[in-house]
Amino acid sequence: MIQELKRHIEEIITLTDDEFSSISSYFFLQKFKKGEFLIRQGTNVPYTYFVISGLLKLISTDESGKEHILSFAMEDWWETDYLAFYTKTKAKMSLQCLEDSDILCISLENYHNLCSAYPLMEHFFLQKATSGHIASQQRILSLLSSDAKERYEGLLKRYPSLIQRVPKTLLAAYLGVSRETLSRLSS
Amino acid sequence: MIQELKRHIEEIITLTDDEFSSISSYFFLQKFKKGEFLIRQGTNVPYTYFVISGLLKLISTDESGKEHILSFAMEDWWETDYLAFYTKTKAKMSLQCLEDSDILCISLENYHNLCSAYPLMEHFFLQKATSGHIASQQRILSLLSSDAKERYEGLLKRYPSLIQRVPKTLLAAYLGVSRETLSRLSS
DNA sequence: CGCGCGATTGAGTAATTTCAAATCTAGTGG
DNA sequence: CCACTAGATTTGAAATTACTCAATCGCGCG
Repeated sequence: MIQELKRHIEEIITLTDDEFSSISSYFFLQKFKKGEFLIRQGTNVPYTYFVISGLLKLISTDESGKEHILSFAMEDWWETDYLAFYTKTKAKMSLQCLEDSDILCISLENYHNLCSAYPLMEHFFLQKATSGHIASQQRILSLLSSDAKERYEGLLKRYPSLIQRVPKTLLAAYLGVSRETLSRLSS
Repeated sequence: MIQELKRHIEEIITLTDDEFSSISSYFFLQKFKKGEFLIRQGTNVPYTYFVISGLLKLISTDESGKEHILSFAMEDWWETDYLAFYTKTKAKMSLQCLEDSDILCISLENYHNLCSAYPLMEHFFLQKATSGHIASQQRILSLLSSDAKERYEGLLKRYPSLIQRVPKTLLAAYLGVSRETLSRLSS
């Protein structure tokens, strides 16, 4: 199980078995059932999560009760409400399981300690943060420049498995259109 | 001039004068006039830029010739087409001066060397990448959940100086609405 | 004064939303 | 095997919103 993390980290840096076994001790494993919340809007965010298996959605619910999806976190994704996590403030987002999921959790203290103890891990997280930033920028660009149909096609191209795994209502909430509009744009 | 960089870095980490003077040698200063391009869509992106003074826009021009603004880079901002920069591919965006600007430039090689030589700088860049990622996520959320008026008010609140410095046409291109719509929503 | 740029306004058109109803599908229990 | 139900998807129609295109306005500067 924890080997998923090793494989993931070693896509970027190389570690000895001893190093990895020490690194893995900064995390703990937790299993969540479909529908369970890892983070609830308005509460503290003690952990950053790494998805070993399963699927999560990071959402924000607005005043009118409408749910907006910031991201789908699939296998090998890191996710949390980063702002709340790093600043120890209350979550502005919720993180919820769309499938039964195996999740590794790391606290902010352990994250800092891990980075201090293993500069390579700091390097690893820098790469992750950078690629996350790039991905977000691409998403902003697609929201600014593409219509819903193009965004939908782009999403299916990037994550073809998603359409099997989540209802279209959620894809609509990710794309920023109503589910009715999404339904109509196949034509 | 270079002292702006020192002040900026020392908001996050502390450096001796010797360290900083060595670090600063990884950068070089360049002055750009209003209207000049630091990056042109379709070309290589040899540098990441740090804005000492002035104002830049990071834009993507679509097939129909419409310009979308990914960000305004003001004093103390790091900006480049990160994807093209890190992967040594051709820029999908342009970076252009909206005012005469003083800019520090660092190449990818120097960036890597700097991080290797000074782990503290890697830590610094991790913080920057993280906060950039958080900011992008906030922007995505506002595109998904707020209408143009709310986004406009939010932008003015976060960057009150912008309205003095750039024409509203550009604010519209940042918010993702036509300039006519932006003009009408004061009512 | 008149030019040029940016901002505003008007009118018609296109796209999206909302609300409601109908349809479809997978899973359950009889 | 079939009927039933809950959730998901689709469709319809009216209302809203934003867009485009064109014309006008306002202002600073030569």
